[in-house]
Parts: sequence; structure tokens; C-alpha cells
Amino acid sequence: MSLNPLSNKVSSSRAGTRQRRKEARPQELLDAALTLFVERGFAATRSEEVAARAGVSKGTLYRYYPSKEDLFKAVVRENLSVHIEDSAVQVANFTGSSVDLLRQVMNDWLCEVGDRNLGGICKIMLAEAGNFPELAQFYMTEVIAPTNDLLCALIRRGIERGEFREVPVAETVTVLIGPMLHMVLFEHAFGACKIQEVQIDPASVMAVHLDLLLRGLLSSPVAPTTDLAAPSPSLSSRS
Amino acid sequence: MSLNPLSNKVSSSRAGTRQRRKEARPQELLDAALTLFVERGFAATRSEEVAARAGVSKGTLYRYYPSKEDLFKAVVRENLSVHIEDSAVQVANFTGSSVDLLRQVMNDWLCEVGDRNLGGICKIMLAEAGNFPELAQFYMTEVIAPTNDLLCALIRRGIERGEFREVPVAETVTVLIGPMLHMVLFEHAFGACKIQEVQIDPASVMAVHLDLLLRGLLSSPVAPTTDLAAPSPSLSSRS
Amino acid sequence: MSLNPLSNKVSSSRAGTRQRRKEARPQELLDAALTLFVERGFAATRSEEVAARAGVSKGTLYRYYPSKEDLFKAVVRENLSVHIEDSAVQVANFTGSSVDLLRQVMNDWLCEVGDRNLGGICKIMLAEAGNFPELAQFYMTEVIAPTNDLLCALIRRGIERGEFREVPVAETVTVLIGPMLHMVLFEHAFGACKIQEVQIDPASVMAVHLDLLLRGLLSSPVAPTTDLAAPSPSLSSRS
Amino acid sequence: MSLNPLSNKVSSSRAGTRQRRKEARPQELLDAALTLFVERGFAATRSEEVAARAGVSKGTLYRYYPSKEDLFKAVVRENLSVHIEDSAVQVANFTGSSVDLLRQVMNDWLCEVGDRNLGGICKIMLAEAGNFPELAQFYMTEVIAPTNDLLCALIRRGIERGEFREVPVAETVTVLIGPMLHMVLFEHAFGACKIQEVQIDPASVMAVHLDLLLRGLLSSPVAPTTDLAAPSPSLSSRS
DNA sequence: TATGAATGAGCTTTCATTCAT
DNA sequence: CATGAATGAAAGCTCATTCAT
Repeated sequence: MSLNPLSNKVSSSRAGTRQRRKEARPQELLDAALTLFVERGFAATRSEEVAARAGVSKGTLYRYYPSKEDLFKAVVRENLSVHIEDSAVQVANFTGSSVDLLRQVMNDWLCEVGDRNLGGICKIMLAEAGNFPELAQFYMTEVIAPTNDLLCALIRRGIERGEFREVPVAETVTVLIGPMLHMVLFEHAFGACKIQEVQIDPASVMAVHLDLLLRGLLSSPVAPTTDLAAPSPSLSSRS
Repeated sequence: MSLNPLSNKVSSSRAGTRQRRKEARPQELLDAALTLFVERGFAATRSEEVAARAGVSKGTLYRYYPSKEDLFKAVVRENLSVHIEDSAVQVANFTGSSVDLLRQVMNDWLCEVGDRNLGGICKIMLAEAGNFPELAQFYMTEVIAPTNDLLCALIRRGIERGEFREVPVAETVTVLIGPMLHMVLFEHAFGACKIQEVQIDPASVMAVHLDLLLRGLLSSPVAPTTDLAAPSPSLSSRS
Repeated sequence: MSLNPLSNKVSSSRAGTRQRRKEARPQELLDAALTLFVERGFAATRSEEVAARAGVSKGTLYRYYPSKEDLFKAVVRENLSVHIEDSAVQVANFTGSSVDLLRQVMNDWLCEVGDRNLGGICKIMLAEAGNFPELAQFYMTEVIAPTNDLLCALIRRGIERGEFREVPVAETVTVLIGPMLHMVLFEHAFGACKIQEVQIDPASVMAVHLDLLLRGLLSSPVAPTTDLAAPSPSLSSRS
Repeated sequence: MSLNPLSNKVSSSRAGTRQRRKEARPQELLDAALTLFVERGFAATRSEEVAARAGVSKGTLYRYYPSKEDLFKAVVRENLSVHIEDSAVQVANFTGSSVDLLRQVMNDWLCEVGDRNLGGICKIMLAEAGNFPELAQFYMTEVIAPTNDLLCALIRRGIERGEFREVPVAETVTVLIGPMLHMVLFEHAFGACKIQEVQIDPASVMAVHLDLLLRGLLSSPVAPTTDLAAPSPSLSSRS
């Protein structure tokens, strides 16, 4: 289930050097690119560095991916699109309870994404979408929309089977994604800043997130507490 | 409540243009910088453009802020630090129910951040923290840690007053922030991509987020009182 | 009458270095560019070399001319467009015989163009028009069409005043230009190849060209030598 | 009479593809090279494209022609040298009037050169001679000098036979070539620019050129129009 | 012999920062 | 103080040529 059994510098076995490399090239380049894009962002990653990390020259990189944008798209397709499709199938075929399904999907996502790299891609896109509209559109179509569809289907399944309350689906999905994103982005952006007071342990956050969420979703035997969500008068009483 | 009473190009009225301008300079530069940083990111914003937008020359900008990083820090201090302190005071002095307080804090955050700009700063930092460690550290100290403290205090208050269950505080705060961040980042990054299936209405997401969260937080002897969180009647009027 | 009283490296006199340079910059850059474009062609001229020859850095060149194409256009405007307009005025105001006018215009052209440089621009355009369509269009509009108009007007004047035979105007102009172009291009392209058998002396070619041309143009009391221009039957009788 | 019975991609018919191709290789490469050189120029033509157009790989091209310059030389030899020799023989053996001979030679040249391609080579050489001195020298020796000799011989023949006036031979040849070159270069360089006012019809220009030229050349029963070619006084009277 | 993967120098253009005026 | 001319290190991308297979 892990995404990255990718060793970092070649690996293979068979025949003569040249041949061996040739076959592995695209994957090696993609790995190098993933690592650097995640680390530095799209704009700040230099093509030459990607090439160097894959152990080839600039020219070779451009033989395989004719522009930095193409390279990025390939990275996204290779690393994200694939898994989204997998998950979609999983959801479609699942036969157990929706709670279990939700748990599983979220866990998988965290594993995959946490596996060193993929979270960084989310970061990149959020960061650079504005400056690279074509990339933004691509990512929207290739990643965001399918993911959203997937989760909406899941929530809807729960509602239809009477396992969840009748919550507004789209909004719930947004809420559901939020904390996952938060963890991942935070780790990628500030993982290096050692301030323990703010350190986060993904696993326990996940647990709390699921706990809170499920309490909210489950056909509530939940307690009343009268006016709970009413716009408190004091709200606007700020200066 | 709005954050930006900042007119965009000058503003005042009184005496000698030169003099007036000189006093207003720093603020005008900060405003220009905020706008551009948010729009393009830190690295992609050119100093010259900031200067031009503020109606001065490059040289002048460098006189006030001796480097782009310094400028950025000033923007953060001026626009974020201030509001965090305000909120901290608010929390400390609040006398009502913790639910109300939470609601208010979150609403305020959304307003401020949504007020056109501040969400963009979160975006920038996530994006560029890796490439500008000093900025990351600064932001961590100046914004993230205080915000975290603030919310932890709030949750703790709820627990201590017996209003919330005994949830793990730090993790809950992470969960609480997630969807807010999600909305804000998403809007900034993909607001331009017109794919309606994925469009989000911040207000309704907020409502659902609060509803789910509060159901999860409230000291549930989990007594099954139906209508629990009905903010608007219509919300729960599904089943 | 000379076009290039341009000394090659600055020259002026007045005030402080920085100031002095600033005013002269555009002209210095244009001179450097003209020289190099003529010598190497458009594509083969490196921006950096232009800058170096003008005694500035790459960046400075781009401050004045935001792209190599812009630089080229400026060179054309500064060096060719100007003279074409002058000549047009000259033709319009001339009061003498059309023969004299023709002689004068051609002589002037040869002087200007021969003055070391301008012929090279013709060469460049012929060479690179195919690869730089925008430049081609620009040159066509800015140089070729006006020149053509100018000469057509001249020939037409001669015909209307009964000085020239009723020759087809456009075609005659093409013929008229041909040898001038030939000399100029040849000098620029093969001037360096020392093969004397093919060496050309512009002045004497000019004389012969004019002699032949005028004999052809003058209202010929010419003996009709029967079939002169008729496609001789023998033409197709090639083996 | 056409120069290019060269089909564009293969052509023949007989036996084993591999074998057949191998024999045809050099010619196919030369054809591809001619087309591309003419279209883009020497420097701007990429070896790979030549190879691709000939249906082989880059490596193969380099096997036949060890450098781009060698390839170019081969193109010139194959396409120009040959025809010049033909014409030389023709001139030497001709028995008719020099006028007819001149007409025929010029017509042939226009046909050959106009036949899609060869004019482009003139263009290339004029354009790139400066940057590729060795090529320039080669072209001078291989094409220009022989052509010049050929035409000088022709003019001299006319004079010796009393058909032409005693014009200066070399200069006359230069004049004679000029308009031909003009047409050809112009077509190649600006054929794409659609500005009709400047459009040229080679055939009619040719006719006018010949008409004017022959009137100039023929032992003039020409009206003595006094001082015709004398430097008109007004000439130097420009400011 | 044919292939095409690999190289790397080289090109245009950008931009934070400096500093003479 | 303010200006904006000048700098020069990068960055993305291209292409002639080589050479292992």
C-alpha cells in the first residue's frame, strides 16, 4: 500500500549499463523530480538539479519531458492519479459498513500521502496554482475533482444506507478533508522548524479527527444542549 | 471587523503632498506588498512591482525595508500578529459559554482572513517555508504558535468548565483548524479554476464544520436528543 | 552625406560619467547592435556581445530594448526608415530632369548603404525573414514598401514628363534595384573572400548600371531592331 | 529542364527495401537537406530534422556526411555545380546570336533556380557567409567564380562578334545578375509576406530586364542623347 | 551498419540589490 | 532622501555531435 518503494538511485540488475539505464530513465527522472518539487516547489526547482539527481544531464531530462510543466504533470499522474483510481474502485466494491470504509479510505490516504512525498504535491499546487494556471487546471481535473467525487460518493453511501445523518454532502467532504490536509501541509512546510509545542503526531490527530467526525456523522443519539448553534448574541458584541 | 480599510493608492487629504506621502509611505508599501505577495507568492513577487504599486521607486522601497524578507516580515506583523493578539485578549476576557466563544473566534478568523487577503499569507508560507527557513521560523513564532496557543486555551477552557468532553487538546485544535485552512487555501489557489462541481461556499462549510465539531465536542452522555445542532431549522430538516 | 559619424565607444564631453553615459546609451547600443547584426546576422548575434560592445552589461541592454527583436527594429528605424523618408521628400521636391533625379537617388543610396553598414541589414533580412516572420513583416512595411513606392514614383515621374519610355513601372523598379542590391550583398557576404577575379568596384558597376539603364529608359529613338524583346523561337530550341 | 525530379520521400520501385534504401540514401539525404536549408538557412537547420525528413536517424546522417558543413557542400555540389558546368558547355558550343544565347542562359537560370529551391541556396550563402568562412570560400570557388566566368565569356563573345557595344565586361555581368538575384531572393525571403503592392511576377520582370538590358547592350543605333552617362552637375549639388 | 540516448556549451531573458547622481 | 541605471548570477531550453549498443 506504500507508494514509494522507489530506491533513489537506480537499482536494477540485468544487462549493460546503457540499456539498463534507458529503460529506467523515466522512472528515475520522475522520482528525482518528485523529491525536488516537494522540497522546493515547482518554480524554485531547477531542471538541471532534477537531471543531476537522476544522474543525467540537462539534455537528457528534456529528451523525456519537453518542459518543466510536462515533467510536473507526469509526476502528478504517476503518483496521484493512480491512487485515486484505486480508491474509487475500492469504494465502489466495498461491502462493509460505511464507517469502516471511511476509516480505511482516510487511513490509506494518510499512508500514501505521508509516505514521504505526496503531501508535498498538494502543497505545491496550493502554492503555485496562481502563477501556473495551466497546471492548476490540470491538477483540478486530474486530482481534486476525482478525489472530491470519491468522498462525496462515500458520504452519500453512508447516508443512503442509513448509517450517517443526512448531512450536506459537499460541505461535509470539505470538512473531512481539512484536517488531513492540515497535517500534511504543516508537516511539509514546517517540519523543519523545531518548536515542539506545535508538533503534531499524525496518527493521534487522525484518531481524534475520526472520533469527532464520526460522532458528528452517526445518526445521533447525541445530546441536546438547547441553543447550541444559535448565533450567540455575544458574537457581534465585539467592538 | 474588516481588516482592510486600506485604500489602494494614497488616501489622505491634508497638507503638502510630499510630506503627507512620506508619513504614509510604510503603510502604502505594506499594502502594496500584501496584495502582491498574496497574489503571486513571495519568490514570484518582484520588488519593483511592489514599489510601483505604492507609487515609489525601487530605491525607496529598499530604504524602508532593506530586503524582500524584511518587507515580508513587516507585512506579517502588521496584518496577522495584531489580530492574533486581539483574539487572545478576547478569549482571556470572555465570560460566556465556550461554545459561543469558539463560534465567535472561528467566525472572526474567517472574516479577517477572508477579507480578501490574509488567507493568501497562509498560502505563501506553506509554499515557501521550505525555501526560506528564516521566514518559516519567523512565521512559526509570530503566527502559528500564538494561534495554536489561543485555540488550545479555548478548548481547555471548555473542558475545564465542563462544557466539552475531555478531548486531547492539541489534536482537537489541529482538527478544528483544518477545514478553515482548507477553505481559505482552496479559494486562493483555485478560485480562478471554474469547475463548479468543486465550488465551495465558505459560509455553509463553516456551518457544517461547526455543527459536526460541536456534536463531537459536547460532553456527550450521548443522550439521543434529536435536533441537536439545528443552527437553521432547514439544516436538519432533512430526514 | 555620410551615415555613420558614429564613433565607436562614447566620445562626449560634458558632465559626470553616469549622467553622460545615460543619455548616450540608446545610441551606443544601437551602434553596437548595428555593427554586430551586420557582421553576424540576427540570430547569430548574441545579446551579451551587443552589450559588451557598447560597454555595458546584459541587463542594461534589456533595460533599453526589452528583446532582441525590439533591438533590431530600433536599429532598422534609426538607420533606414529615416533615410527613406528623406529621399521621398527629395523626390517630391525635385525640379530637375528625371535622369538627374534617378542618378542622384541611386548615388545617395549607394553612399548611405555602402557607408559600412546598412547593406548588411538588407542581407540580414533576406537571410532571416523566413525564421522571424514578425521581423519580416516589419521590414516589409517599414523599408521595402516605402522604398518601392519611392522608386515607382520616380519612374512614373519620368514617364509622365515624357523623359522615359512607357515602361512597366513596378518591373522596372525591380530591375533597377537588382544590381544595387547585388553589389551591396556581395560585398557584405564575400568581401572577405579574397578572389580578385570576382572583385567588384561599386563605383564602376554603378556607372555601367546607370548607363545601361538609361539607354533602356530614354524615349528611344532607338532603332526598332525588329524582334528585340520577342521571345526568340530559338529559346525553346535547347537540345 | 527541371532540376528537381526529386520525389520527396523514397521513390524507386524495385527490390528489397533495405538494399534499395541504402543505395538511395545519399540522394535522399541531400534532397531533405536542400529543402530544409533553403527553408530555414544553414545555421537554423537542425541535423535531426534533415535525418527525419530523409527517414533515417541522426547517426546515419553523420555516417554519410560527417558534419553539417560537409552536408551543405554536398548539397551545393549536387545542385549547383552540375548546372553551371552544363551552361558553360552550352555557351562554348552555341552557334547562334549572342542575344539568343543570353536570353537562353538567363531563362534557364531562372527556371532552374526558380524550380523551388536553388534560389534559397543563394540566400543562405549571402546570409551566412560571414559566419562560416570556409563555406563562403567553397561557394565562391564552386559557384560564384564559375558563374561569373560563364557570363563574362558570354558578354565577351557578344562584343567580339560585334553584337554588343564595347561595355566593361565584369561590371556588365554584375548588372546582369542583379535583377535575377533580386527576384529570387525576394521571393524566398518575403514570399510569405502578403503585401500585394510589392508583389513581383518573375516572368514579367525578366522580360523587362531583358528588354532594358538589350537596348543597353546592342551596338547602339541609340540616339546619342549627348552626355547621358556623364556625372550630371546637379548630382553633387546636394547639400 | 544503423540507431537514438546522452552530453554540455551556449543562448535569451529575469530580477534582487547596489549606488552615483 | 529619492531615483532609476547598472549589474551579473541564474534559469529554462536547444542542438551538433558522439558513441554504446
